[in-house]
Amino acid sequence: MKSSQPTMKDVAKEAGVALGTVSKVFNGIAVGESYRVKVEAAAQKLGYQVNQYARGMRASKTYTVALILPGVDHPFFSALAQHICSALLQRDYRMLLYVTASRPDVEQQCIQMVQQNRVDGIIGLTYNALEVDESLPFVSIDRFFSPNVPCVTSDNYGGGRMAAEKLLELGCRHPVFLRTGSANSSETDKRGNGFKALCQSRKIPFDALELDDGQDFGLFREFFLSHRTHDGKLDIDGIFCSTDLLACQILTLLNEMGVRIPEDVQVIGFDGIRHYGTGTPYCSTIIQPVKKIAQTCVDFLLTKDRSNIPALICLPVTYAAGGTTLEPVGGD
Amino acid sequence: MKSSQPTMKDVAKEAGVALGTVSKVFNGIAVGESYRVKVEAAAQKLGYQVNQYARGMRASKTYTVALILPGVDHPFFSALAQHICSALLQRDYRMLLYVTASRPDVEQQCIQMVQQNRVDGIIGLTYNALEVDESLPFVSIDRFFSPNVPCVTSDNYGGGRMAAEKLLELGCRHPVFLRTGSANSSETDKRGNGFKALCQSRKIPFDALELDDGQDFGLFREFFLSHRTHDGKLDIDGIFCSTDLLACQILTLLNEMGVRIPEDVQVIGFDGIRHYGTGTPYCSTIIQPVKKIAQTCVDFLLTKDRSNIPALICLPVTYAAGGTTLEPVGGD
DNA sequence: CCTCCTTTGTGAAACATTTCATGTGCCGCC
DNA sequence: GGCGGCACATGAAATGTTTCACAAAGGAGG
Repeated sequence: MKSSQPTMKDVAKEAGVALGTVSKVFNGIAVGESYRVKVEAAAQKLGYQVNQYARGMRASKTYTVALILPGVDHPFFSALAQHICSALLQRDYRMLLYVTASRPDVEQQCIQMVQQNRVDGIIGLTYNALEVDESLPFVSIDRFFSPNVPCVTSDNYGGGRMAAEKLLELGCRHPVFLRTGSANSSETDKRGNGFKALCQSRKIPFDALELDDGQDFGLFREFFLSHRTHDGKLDIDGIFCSTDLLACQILTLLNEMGVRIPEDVQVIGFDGIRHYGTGTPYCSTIIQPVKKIAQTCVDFLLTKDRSNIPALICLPVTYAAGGTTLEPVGGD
Repeated sequence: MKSSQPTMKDVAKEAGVALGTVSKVFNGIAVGESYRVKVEAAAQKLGYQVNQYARGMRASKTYTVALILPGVDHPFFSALAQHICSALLQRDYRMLLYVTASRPDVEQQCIQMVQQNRVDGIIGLTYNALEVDESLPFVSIDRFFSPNVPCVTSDNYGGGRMAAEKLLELGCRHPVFLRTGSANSSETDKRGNGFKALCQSRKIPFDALELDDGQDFGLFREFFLSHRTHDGKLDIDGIFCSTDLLACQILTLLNEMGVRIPEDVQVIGFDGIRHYGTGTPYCSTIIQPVKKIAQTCVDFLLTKDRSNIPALICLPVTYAAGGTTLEPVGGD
């Protein structure tokens, strides 16, 4: 009795057929009925499982895709990971997950490991520039690298416009844009651009405070303090935060300061994160189509013909009221 | 010019040495200084990357571990995934992630795919029984299969006791245990056992409502309604929920019913989930040592000597106040 | 009945690596 | 100087697939 897993050779011997015949059976290539039955019986008996690595080595194809994420503890990222995983499994691909913690060295290390593993492609949401082998299919999320690397993203610009439009529609006269995170000319920066553009086109004066990585969060508190009027209220009445997470933090801050939400100030975030379990939103928000993003990434990555893939795929966002805006009752 | 990636053969030719010599260099096997320099220079020049799959095929070792989870959208699961990923990367292993949605067929399919991929081991949090090849190193989380399969889990029994003890200590006289999820004789069921055991040993009468998968959540509402006294209050004053998620849902429910938390009823959950970003807990809870669990899984999975691994590894939990209990002010 | 064509099973080669038995060269010792 | 021994580079074999050129078999047509 052999201790290791059975191979095609074993199956061939057991079935009394040639190696190539066994291969054909497992690849769905036409083969005589009697042969197929014999092979299937033998495989069943031996408990044969095809060895994907050997198959991949021969075909220079591994049926494996690497997903590189800053982390998986953020609701948006985990939703992304889950949907991408499902989409890949459906197409009989496996997913290698790499978590980088946004550190450039880890990101680069991941790229290298990915190349060593000879994956069939990479889906990456990386914040830092990286040298990626142009020959390896790569789909980027939320970050534009070059025309050769398709970038899948939400309509961040449109979402920013939508947020501004919504705030104005709901009666705001002094809107503000708040942002944290690295200013790396990524797609997500367009959220602010869209917001500002709409305000400008409507000739509405707006304010903005954009913090980069490492800058003190306390600056937000100072910002609000500087906007207090003599009666203790704020002279701003609408806030658009670049992410739901930031919105959540800002809400806590405003709460501490005794500002009433949404009566005094209305807040809109971006992402579409919901409280786990209850399903209720953290706040009014612009929802990203996570599942659609995942599907799109997988589709483009596995497309055979990589010649006419658009460089930038922009998916539509939607607005959802979530208790931090003054929606008209019964409306919407 | 060859279009494909360079191989060891290319490096050997470029360096003017034999194939075996190149192999030795990349495996850290002693080799003449001059040879090593030549090989390294050639590899650098060609941009050679070792092909892990070919290496794995030869060695019957893939340096890949599969993680099977019901989902990655639950904070506990995603934390687990992230920590396991990091722990594996540190040891130069990669992680294949499979998401099963708790469906038995998907779980079984994953096991099969995992076997086809010839991974070096599996870490699984699966709710349904599965036929796992005994020869493949397998570490289970929260579910005991057999003495041959090490099961890593928190001290669920102790956590249940701790929750009961805490509620009683904080003045509760009529504690209740609530549970949802499948009753599959998994380790997590011990949370209720511990809770009940402590109440019994203290001779405190307690109540319990345990819902299995598929049962109507509305039963909880009925339960509370049946516990209303003539003055509209509840005759229960402490609740231990089997998970933070359930606690969250129960809190919403009690809120709707006009019950004040924690004045009227104190609530303790289980898991240690926090609001993303703000870091504040959802509720008072028994915290599972997620990182420790992840580390332990990886350690046991990669241990060479699999002969004396304990069948059950039980890690200590801690209690954290989170606003849904009446902690003495300034205390703790 | 023979030939030719078609259909289909066969097994060797190739994929990129590791390992191992072999061979080469160098040094020291008698 | 010759010989034994040691260190170390060498390249063939092996790992489990897929593919492809080839051969064998079977059927049809003359």
